[in-house]
Amino acid sequence: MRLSRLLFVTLREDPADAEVRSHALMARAGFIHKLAAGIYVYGPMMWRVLRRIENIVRDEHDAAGCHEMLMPALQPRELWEESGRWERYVKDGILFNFRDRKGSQMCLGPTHEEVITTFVKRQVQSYKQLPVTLYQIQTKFRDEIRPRFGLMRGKEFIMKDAYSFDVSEEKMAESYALMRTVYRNVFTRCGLRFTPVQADSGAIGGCGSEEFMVDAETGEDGIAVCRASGYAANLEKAVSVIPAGAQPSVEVAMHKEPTPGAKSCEALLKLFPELPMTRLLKTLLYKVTYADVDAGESEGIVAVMCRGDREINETKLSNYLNALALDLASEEQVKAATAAEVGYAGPIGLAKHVRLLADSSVEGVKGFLCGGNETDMHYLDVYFGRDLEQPETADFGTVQAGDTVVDGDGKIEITRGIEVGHIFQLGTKYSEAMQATFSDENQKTQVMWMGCYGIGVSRVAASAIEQNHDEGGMIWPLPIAPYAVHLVQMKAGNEEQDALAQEIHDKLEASGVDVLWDERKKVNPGAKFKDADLVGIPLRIVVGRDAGERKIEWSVRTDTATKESLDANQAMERAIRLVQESGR
RNA sequence: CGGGGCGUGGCUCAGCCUGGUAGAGUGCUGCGUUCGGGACGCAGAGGCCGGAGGUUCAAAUCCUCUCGCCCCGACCA
Repeated sequence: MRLSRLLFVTLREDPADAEVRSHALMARAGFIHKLAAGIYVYGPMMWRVLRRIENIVRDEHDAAGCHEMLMPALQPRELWEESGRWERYVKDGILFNFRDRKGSQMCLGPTHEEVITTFVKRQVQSYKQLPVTLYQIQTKFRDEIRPRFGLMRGKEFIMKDAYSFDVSEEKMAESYALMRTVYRNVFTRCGLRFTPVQADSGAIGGCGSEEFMVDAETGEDGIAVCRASGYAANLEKAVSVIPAGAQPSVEVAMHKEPTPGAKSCEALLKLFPELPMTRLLKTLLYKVTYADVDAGESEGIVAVMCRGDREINETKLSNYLNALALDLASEEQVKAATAAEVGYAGPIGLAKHVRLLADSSVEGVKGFLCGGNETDMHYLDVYFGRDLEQPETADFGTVQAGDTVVDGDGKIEITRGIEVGHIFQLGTKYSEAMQATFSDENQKTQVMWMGCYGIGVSRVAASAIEQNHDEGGMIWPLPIAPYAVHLVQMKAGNEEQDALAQEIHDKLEASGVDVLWDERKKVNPGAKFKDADLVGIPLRIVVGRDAGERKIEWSVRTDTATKESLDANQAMERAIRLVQESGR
């Protein structure tokens, strides 16, 4: 492609509204253009990248026996009533929904379990038709609370979603395992460094699930990993062995002490410097909204205890309570529950309507300090079993760096990642709700077992840049780069250079290597190099002063400082070989 | 939703406090010189200052409302 014929506009400075590098660089290079918050135009260069990623996705899915299809983005409310998700998704606000001219309620699909299940239940009648895994690559719509970071979290984004249907739980697990391999292959081929982690299954529902995290400091997700055991889990899900804290040397009776103004663990430690943080138990109050099958929904107040040096994990708590929504209690609710100002909540003497729970970090803690449910008062030297019953206890805590893994004696580290893929074993949640059944060998009606599998295609592109860039610009992995070769012609109009560049361009294209040929006139060499660095095409061939001897300068985007003088034929052979090796 | 910040040629910003002829850099157009890491000269085009109302002889500037965008927080007591 001749660059002068492409709509090629680059900016010298970062757009003011771009925060992360991937966003700023793609915007500067004209790959994307923001239309509104979380809504982007994909320019021609970006589209080439996205198509590359899509084709890798297709290739791997097709190789695993999946079938591509396409479902409507526009969906009727009734479908979502069948699965029972309409209310929750509307309440969350995530669902773009509206009425058509007849007044029927519709939504723009944030995901497609309902549609696929409806389709498959019509198509599949017999066990002989199973297993089957279908997928599509399509734009998804989600009214995110806070779209941000360019393509990382948009209201509209490109997703590959796949759905497997099996005759049994065991077969579902097999389909799931196969898909896990597909995912590893896809992300490896995209040139990403990633970590598969155990994950919470969230609003989609179901049992086991794993996320594929691109290793990046700018990631929105925290991950707990252990190098020794290979354990890796999203912080929302991760479990660990909590290090024990110091014990008191002598046992004394519980007593209530004035603690004026001490509303935080830090403030309390100043008042009682001899106490370790592990002997402070904090009590957090939450407002919980329950999904009540009969009564619609109901609210309640839950108090959760946790050791002073630990944090409550709201995802775990919410799952345990089977809550529709979980929020910290308001000041008024705290006052009603504790008869005190905010900051003095404790397990003793809570209002009757409060349900008391404890995180497992409180287990074995003796002689602890806790809130007095009275302003400016705390209890000291409290013992479970002696002064009060230990409340209903479960794991509601967030894993911390330095904790011991549950499957060995390795230590946990916390890293960050960008979620580019998520695979679920759904079980029968949707097939049961929507009656997706089949006849087995014995003519018995059985419910299908489902799995679902998503890849954020546009997010893959953004995370590739988040992971691969430098001062000068983007560095695309060869398999997903917009072009394989950037052919930089120093002086357009020079006969020798024109001839050699044209030859290289034509021969490479004929060999299946796509070339972006910068043959702009009146653009100085420096500007061409800056542009080449910015767009980040991995292989570079510079046609310049030695064109007469068929000599070019070869370099790669990962190391533009190292330049090699090569014969043109040699360079073309090398480019062709590298492209073939990359599986592009 | 709550809090903070910002809307001025395509892009990055100044001007606003203290009201009085709308600016710079970059980009764009033309001509000439230059030509291996964002060259230079000359000549140009391009903005009802996000929108609406108000105050005033006069508003980018002051006041009110509104829309949009960005960041932080989702109150860890």
